[in-house]
Amino acid sequence: MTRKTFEPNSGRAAEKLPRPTLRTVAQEAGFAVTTVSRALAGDPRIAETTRERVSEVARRLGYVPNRAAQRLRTGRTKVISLLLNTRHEFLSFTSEFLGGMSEGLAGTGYAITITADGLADDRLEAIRNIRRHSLADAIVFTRTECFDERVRYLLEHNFPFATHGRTDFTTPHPYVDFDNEVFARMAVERLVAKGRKHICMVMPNERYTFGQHLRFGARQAAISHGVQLTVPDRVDLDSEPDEIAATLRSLHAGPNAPDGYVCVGEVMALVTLAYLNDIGLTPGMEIDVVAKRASPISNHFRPRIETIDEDLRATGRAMAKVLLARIDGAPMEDMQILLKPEGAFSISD
Amino acid sequence: MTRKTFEPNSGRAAEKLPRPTLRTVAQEAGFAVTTVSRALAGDPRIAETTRERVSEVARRLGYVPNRAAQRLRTGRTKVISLLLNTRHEFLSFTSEFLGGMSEGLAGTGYAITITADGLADDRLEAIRNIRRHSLADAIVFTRTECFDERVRYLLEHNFPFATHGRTDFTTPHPYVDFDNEVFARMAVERLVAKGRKHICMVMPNERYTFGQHLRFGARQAAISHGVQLTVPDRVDLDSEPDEIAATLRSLHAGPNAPDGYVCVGEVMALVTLAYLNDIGLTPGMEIDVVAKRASPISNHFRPRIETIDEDLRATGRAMAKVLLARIDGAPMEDMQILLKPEGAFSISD
DNA sequence: TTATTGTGTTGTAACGTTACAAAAGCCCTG
DNA sequence: CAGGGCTTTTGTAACGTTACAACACAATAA
Repeated sequence: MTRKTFEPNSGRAAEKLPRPTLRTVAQEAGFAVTTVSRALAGDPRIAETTRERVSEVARRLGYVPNRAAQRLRTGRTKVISLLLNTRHEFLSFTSEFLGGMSEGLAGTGYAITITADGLADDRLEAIRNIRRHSLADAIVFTRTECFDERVRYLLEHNFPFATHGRTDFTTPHPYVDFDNEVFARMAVERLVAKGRKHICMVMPNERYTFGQHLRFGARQAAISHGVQLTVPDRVDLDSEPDEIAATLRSLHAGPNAPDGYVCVGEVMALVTLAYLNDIGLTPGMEIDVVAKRASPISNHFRPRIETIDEDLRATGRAMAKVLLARIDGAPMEDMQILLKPEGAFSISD
Repeated sequence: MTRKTFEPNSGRAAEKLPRPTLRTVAQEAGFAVTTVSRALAGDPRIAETTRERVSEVARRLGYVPNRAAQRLRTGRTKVISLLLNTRHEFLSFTSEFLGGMSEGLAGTGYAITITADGLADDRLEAIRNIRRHSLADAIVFTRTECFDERVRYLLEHNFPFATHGRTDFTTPHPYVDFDNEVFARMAVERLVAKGRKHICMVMPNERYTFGQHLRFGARQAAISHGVQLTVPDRVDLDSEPDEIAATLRSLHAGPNAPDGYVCVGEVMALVTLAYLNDIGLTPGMEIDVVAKRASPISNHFRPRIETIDEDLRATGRAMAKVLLARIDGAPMEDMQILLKPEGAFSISD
């Protein structure tokens, strides 16, 4: 490899090669612009021979449709907007979920744009902006609440969307969710199987629907197995790790300390492990920990803990599917996906 | 809170309220369309009184410019495309970097689209596609290599871009980078200060420019302090955690084992800690570990380790600045930013 | 033969914006 | 008061696509 110097073209803008348009192709192929447009769009009114001829010419000239023109004419953006809270997110969440959505949208011509929320006070602001400026054909967001105002707004305005997580609205809407109720039940049962009597579930407060599901599942399992369940309610999705640690500390100060912990995310698992380490308790010894695993990194938490998988990449793929279905006007049952935890995962190593 | 049912509008597409256009505003304000366009764009040729009048009417009617039309007419997309490797990325990288870029682009009207690469064999494929379809005004990517083919391609085609990390090309180009050479030097010196004699730096192989910088800085510090330095060369950015662990294991099998570890990322820190735990070594006792910290979660790694900060959010903000400068045709010195590690961070708790 | 249907294809008119050349005023100077 | 220079405004023509109505032309039916 040798060093090499480039001569950037004069002018600062991107090089504008005069790209072929529909007109160019039409002239070259000897058809009208409309015909070419239809031929390339697969319109059934166009004769097969014509379509072949047109496609051949288009390919030869390197024709690429102009997205801006299509967008102006049709009103469709071919963009899906993902509202992301980049400030407090599960460790691998953004990366995995985004990767899954990309996979799911590959080949459809849809692009994903990121809209960082969580900064503005008004949670609807970002969504209103997208609608006002027609920035996307559909919206996705996470951290769904039971009576989420964003869902309300989007339903009212009939704007396509899908949520990560369910709501309690009676009007159905597209979503992809993980069955956190089952997860919580499984997690508690694992701890019970290890003989634990007092289980603490470290999880976000019940504002979020999935928080409700977690509580319900855990409570159910705790009751049916006759064990105690403690759920600190001061922990939130936006809690800094230090706050979570502080909550755990205050909890443990009481007379009967928990001997089993369920962690519903990687951050919470790490924080819990750090806390337990700090007070001299070791998972597998005096206590046990079961955590949700969302990426391979959980395998390297020490001391080792048991995990139950949530496949965020699959969630992203499902989300893409749901969104495309919504845009195409598919029936509701194709747009509501509930992913189940696949089962236990003991550490391989 | 009570349950509520919504009546979605008939039809499945988003509600299309007939939005005011420039013509509407022009008629209402009593000016020509061109005048209105210029007034709203802040063109100096328009009289101040006219501008006020037009703005008032536009606001009253709720005028919003049509992005697709602007894009078609001007050729500018108002989109910046971020190439992301979603499969193997540092723990907090995606989230933090993306958040920073969002902050930096807030209010500029620019949107960020995500293009997941790392799946295709052809690393240029994604970039070519963006150029071909005019999907963005500028491109950003990470994992920059010394003679990165993407940089070569974009320079040759004079397409605006900025890299996370530098290259060795003699032709200058916009970038934002962290001074990994200084980081490595600092990290080694911290270990030396603790009396460590044989330092192992767990880092990606030297294909990446920042890998070179890390090696250089570490080697420099090791030589000047007369300590041994080992850098496993089988570890890559794409290595699964298990592979990294395997490399560490093979390294330690030799006669003189390292007594100090430098970890250049959160994943590597976690894996290293897990490995050390598994072989019964404790940081702070027989050995020491210094790691790069990219998010608050590093505070909760146990055993506690020393960290040196890389502010990925600031990196994202700087990236936004650089890209906007590039699009505006600013001079090169405004488009090359090297962020320095701020100094040591001892664990607060 | 003439009307009827159907199959392909065509021309024109938008979509909403900005670039460009031209013009309308206005003020000043000679 | 004609002419030149300035400021401000205007009309027209794109940008590249798709929707729509219309049109050929053949095949079929009356």
